Amino acid sequence: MRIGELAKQGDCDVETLRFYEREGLLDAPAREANGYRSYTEMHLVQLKFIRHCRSLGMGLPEVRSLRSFQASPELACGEIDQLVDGQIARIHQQIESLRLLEKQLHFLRDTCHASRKASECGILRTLAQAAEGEACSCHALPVAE
Amino acid sequence: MRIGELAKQGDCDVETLRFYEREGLLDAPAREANGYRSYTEMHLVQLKFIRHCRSLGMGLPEVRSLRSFQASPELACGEIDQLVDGQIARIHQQIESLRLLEKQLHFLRDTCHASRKASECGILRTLAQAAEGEACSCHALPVAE
DNA sequence: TAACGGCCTGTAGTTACTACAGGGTCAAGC
DNA sequence: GCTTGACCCTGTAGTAACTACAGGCCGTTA
Repeated sequence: MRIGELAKQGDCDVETLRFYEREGLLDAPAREANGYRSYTEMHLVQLKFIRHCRSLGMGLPEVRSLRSFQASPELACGEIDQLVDGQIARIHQQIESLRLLEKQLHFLRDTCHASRKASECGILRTLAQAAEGEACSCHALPVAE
Repeated sequence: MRIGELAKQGDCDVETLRFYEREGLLDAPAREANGYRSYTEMHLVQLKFIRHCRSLGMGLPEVRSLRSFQASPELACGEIDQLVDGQIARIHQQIESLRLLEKQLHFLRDTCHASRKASECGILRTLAQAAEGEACSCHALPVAE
């Protein structure tokens, strides 16, 4: 099958496929006489594997690792475990800092309404005060739930 | 003060300051006779404002907006409100998808231990099965809490 | 005079793609 | 025979927000 067909079946962009090939994630396919790439079912399986890993938030280096582990699965189980654990830890960390961020923004947002009567936006004032060196109230929020 | 001093007081990198200047976030300072940048206290306040906004997860375009709103605060309150609301919505969305991701990865991780006796890593097998076209169990998780 | 730290400009690298520019290939329609 | 259109090719530049040089100037100290 040609690249357009693989892109359709793998639900991704043609340019992305060429990118994966350049990055060594997708095996380089045979070429037709005219130079067009000629893919097999194996490439579709590879592609789906890559896209599935990506949809789980793994980066390309992680996907590369997993693909190389596939060559010798019985050896790699510990490393695979570790890789997934690392992902989980990273994402958990991201969630925590985003939750804090959300709380800080809510606080900032509330300062607007709190000082509306002053006909001056409390958000800007809070941000500007922080810049002036005063302790900002949004970042002084307790981290714990 | 020179760029190194501003960087120290603003707790960021010298290169970042030059970058902010290029991007029009930080006003271009006067120059000494030898071409060195010469900053004032105003620049430090500007920089702290920028860094504070950045630490709240705002992008440079948002910071640019806020800085321009500072020129006419009484006019801009509604827009500032909207900007912060947009940030909150975006971050909330991010948190939700990361929480789902975390759950999927936990599930994947558990498949490893579930099939350890088979001396074949369940993670790899689950990922590979998904690539083969089988319904993957990790993505079939219920989205709701 | 040489070494050192700081400063300058300008460019390239990071992630995972995306979006062209400029050109070749092939089948269908006039 | 010619054109149109969809598809393919390579190679390069863009995205966000910096970071990291290369190559060179300025000013002080040993």
